[in-house]
Amino acid sequence: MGSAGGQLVTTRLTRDELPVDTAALARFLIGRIVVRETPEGVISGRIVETEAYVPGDAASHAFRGVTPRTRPMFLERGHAYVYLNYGTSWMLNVSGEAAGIGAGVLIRALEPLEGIVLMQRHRGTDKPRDLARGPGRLCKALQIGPWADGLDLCAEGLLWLGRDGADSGEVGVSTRIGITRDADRPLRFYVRGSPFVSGTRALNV
DNA sequence: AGTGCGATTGACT
DNA sequence: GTCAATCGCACTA
Repeated sequence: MGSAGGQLVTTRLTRDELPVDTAALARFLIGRIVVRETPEGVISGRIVETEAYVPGDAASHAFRGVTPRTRPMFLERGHAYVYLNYGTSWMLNVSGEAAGIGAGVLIRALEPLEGIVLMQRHRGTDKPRDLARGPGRLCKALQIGPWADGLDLCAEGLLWLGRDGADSGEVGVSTRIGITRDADRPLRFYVRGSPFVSGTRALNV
């Protein structure tokens, strides 16, 4: 678990340790860390909620094949797919399969770790619980936008995935939020009991 | 070229 | 609890 002094060191995830399966990756990413390096300082948060959009999934943007928007979903696992939803909210996804297969993991919520003051500034709220609870909110808190689309999240840079030694806690599984097609599949993963998870009470049992 | 809609959010009753 | 905002994209023609 923690190193000497109780300070947990964050190390970057290598592509080799990412499961080559989008549902497994969504489960794997629970408890991992998103690190954002800004000119003003580092912002990071622990992933507490994900959703998998798997091959052959009618709810996935990649379902109808490669398009200009979904091209990053077809990159080798570990690349960012960032898109604008409802004209208002940016969404961060991690591609989940081998190159040429379209799939991704939506990062839905973070528990703030570092750079909380910066997150508060970006979000316009002080409430820790609301800083990164929701896929659009976490992108706003970390200033993730179209500049990050297609980025390799296993490489050194302004946005990457990491891990420390912390225990992720008990992981629950439910149906996905806000979709209409293939809505009954158990492809949402979350930390049970975490106040930083989005969704209704019933989904988070 | 035109149109309908969504992997959400924030404001409001 | 309800509901409108907002816009790039994918689909139809």
